[in-house]
Amino acid sequence: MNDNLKIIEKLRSSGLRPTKQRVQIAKFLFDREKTFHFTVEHLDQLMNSKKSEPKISLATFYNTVHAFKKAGHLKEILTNNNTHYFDTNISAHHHFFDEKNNDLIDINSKEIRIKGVPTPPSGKRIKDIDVVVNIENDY
Amino acid sequence: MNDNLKIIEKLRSSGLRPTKQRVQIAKFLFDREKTFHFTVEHLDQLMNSKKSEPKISLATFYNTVHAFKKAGHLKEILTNNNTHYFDTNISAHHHFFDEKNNDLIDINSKEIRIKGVPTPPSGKRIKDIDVVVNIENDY
DNA sequence: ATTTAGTTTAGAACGATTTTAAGCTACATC
DNA sequence: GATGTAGCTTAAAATCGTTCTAAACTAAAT
Repeated sequence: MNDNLKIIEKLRSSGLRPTKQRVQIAKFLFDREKTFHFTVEHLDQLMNSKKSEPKISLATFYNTVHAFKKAGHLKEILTNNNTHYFDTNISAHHHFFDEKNNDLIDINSKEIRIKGVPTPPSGKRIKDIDVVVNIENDY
Repeated sequence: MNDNLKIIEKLRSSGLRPTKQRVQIAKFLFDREKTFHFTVEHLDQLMNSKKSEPKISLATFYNTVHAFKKAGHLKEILTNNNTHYFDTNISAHHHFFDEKNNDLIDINSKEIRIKGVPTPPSGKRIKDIDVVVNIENDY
């Protein structure tokens, strides 16, 4: 359970009490090779389908995902449908979005360069830049 | 009422019957100098506060805004909050978004250039690209 | 004038998210 | 270890924005 210790430390160092639910969710989200795109509902279904453990309530998934986002462990992704996606890849990067299939694909940060962003209004500074490349079927 | 004729023609040529409600909404949206950023709720409040005319129902605002978007007279803007914004500026352009004040500012299309967008997955092509420059207080 | 397909409407329904309030738990303090 | 407390989790209710429903209305074709 060395893994657990790492995760507990990760949570604690971002001011989050390492509760049973948070540790479970964090392990599920962050113990993987590839980045993971998900919605809260999706996460709930995936984690609650294994009937071994007692269920985590939907409200807790909402709370936890938002807490993780606030702590910088998750990124929220903009898309032009009603769905809120989250991304375990928190490095600056962008996405292809296929609206027809609700499919998100990472674009490596280094590949895209944005030039000519005007200076923001006075008193403001740029926090970050979201780029969504909408794709459609090439018929 | 020359204005009305223009608007009626605009509607008709995009396959939309020029009903009383649509003409009123189109005049409100498109008869202005500057581009206009709004949500459906916002539009409803603005237009229904003038008590002169009989009220247009909220469902009609939803129907009409979506019909206008489909016809290419409005653009939908992505932002990282829960709100769906529409924009009367349909030319390719991007936005500053100030999350704290829910404030959107147009960025001229010509200013921003995006380089290094990878080729989309096979069978897909790029439809358009959305760029949101999130800004925050510079303290 | 008649017909019909498209539109508007109020209200109901819906789905995603948040709130509520009660019970539980991590953990600091004795 | 026992106790207190602030923070967390929970199921259920509430809320919010949006869509659906089905009945009444209207633009426009015949």
